[in-house]
Amino acid sequence: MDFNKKLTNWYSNNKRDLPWRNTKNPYYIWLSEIILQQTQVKQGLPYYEAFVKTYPTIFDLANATEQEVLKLWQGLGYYSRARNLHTTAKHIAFNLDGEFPNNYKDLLKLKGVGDYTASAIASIAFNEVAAVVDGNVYRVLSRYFGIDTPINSTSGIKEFKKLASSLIDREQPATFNQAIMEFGARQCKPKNPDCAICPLQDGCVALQKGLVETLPVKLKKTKVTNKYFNFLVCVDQNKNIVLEKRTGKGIWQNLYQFPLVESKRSLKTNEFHLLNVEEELFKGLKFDYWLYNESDIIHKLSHQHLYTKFWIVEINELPKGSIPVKNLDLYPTPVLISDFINTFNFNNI
DNA sequence: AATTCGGGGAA
DNA sequence: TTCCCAGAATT
Repeated sequence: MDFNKKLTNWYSNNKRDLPWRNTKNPYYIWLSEIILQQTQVKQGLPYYEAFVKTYPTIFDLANATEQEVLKLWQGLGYYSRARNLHTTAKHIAFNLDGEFPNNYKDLLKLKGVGDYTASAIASIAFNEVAAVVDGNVYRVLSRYFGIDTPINSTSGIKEFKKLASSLIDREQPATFNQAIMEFGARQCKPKNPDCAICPLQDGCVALQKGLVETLPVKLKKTKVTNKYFNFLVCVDQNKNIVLEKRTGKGIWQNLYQFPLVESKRSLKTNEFHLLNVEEELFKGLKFDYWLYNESDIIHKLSHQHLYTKFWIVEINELPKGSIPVKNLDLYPTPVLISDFINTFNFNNI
């Protein structure tokens, strides 16, 4: 039995029953693929269910506001995916008359859709022979064929795409693509794969040469920078609170947070004045403040470690941009902020 | 070609 | 801890 036959046979016996596998609707396929970018099935599944329920058609998604879409996306991370999702939904609904692009070339033009996602939608929804190369495919192919070209190098990306394209079953591209990804996720796992029960052990170069643990090869890791965040939780006696929208570049674009002042180091309880907010933000208004957490709350992102303090500022007259505390749940916020909101007892104010 | 986008799962 | 996840866009 050859590679394809063993792979698809394994798939038919081991595939998970996932909701996006029970449809050919390109809208649902697209939605699932965007959600699953750099995201494990277990984490993305509840979000997929919520989006399908809230936005049954692409027109429902197109007619939503970005704030609503981001709110439903809250907690999933990589928020440009949600912004691009909404942009593309509007484009398809209003410019393309709701007609979903039905081939790799046109799918690739959509915002938020790159080589992997265009291939996935084209093959799964439209049966086009387009090979997917995701993290799972890199791992399976690098091990089985014993390829040590770094998977995140330009040459590696081309080499694996070419290899996958030469292997894909031209009769069943949808099944082959999903099979090799599922195989990588469940059998040919990153750590401690059970090669003893692997149906592909016969031809696996990495297994013969003892390279299973060293493949695939990936170029270096990114450096992490530390940042020191001071959030100003400004509330008045009527339970109104100041919320601001993050604009510009960087993390959490278009999400909401409490007014933020960065410092060059972690501040102590008696160093509030170093934030220089008396004159700028509060313009001489009278206020009291206290520190919610003496030890930093450390929020870890891929490239940043955020050492965070929440300063509770009780003030009579709020600066611009205040909302009732009870309306906080209407606004999309980073996990760092939503965790605070869910923990802090505003009744103490 | 390298960096920048989150957050959580799994060992 | 560390690595990884059904990657894409930007620099």
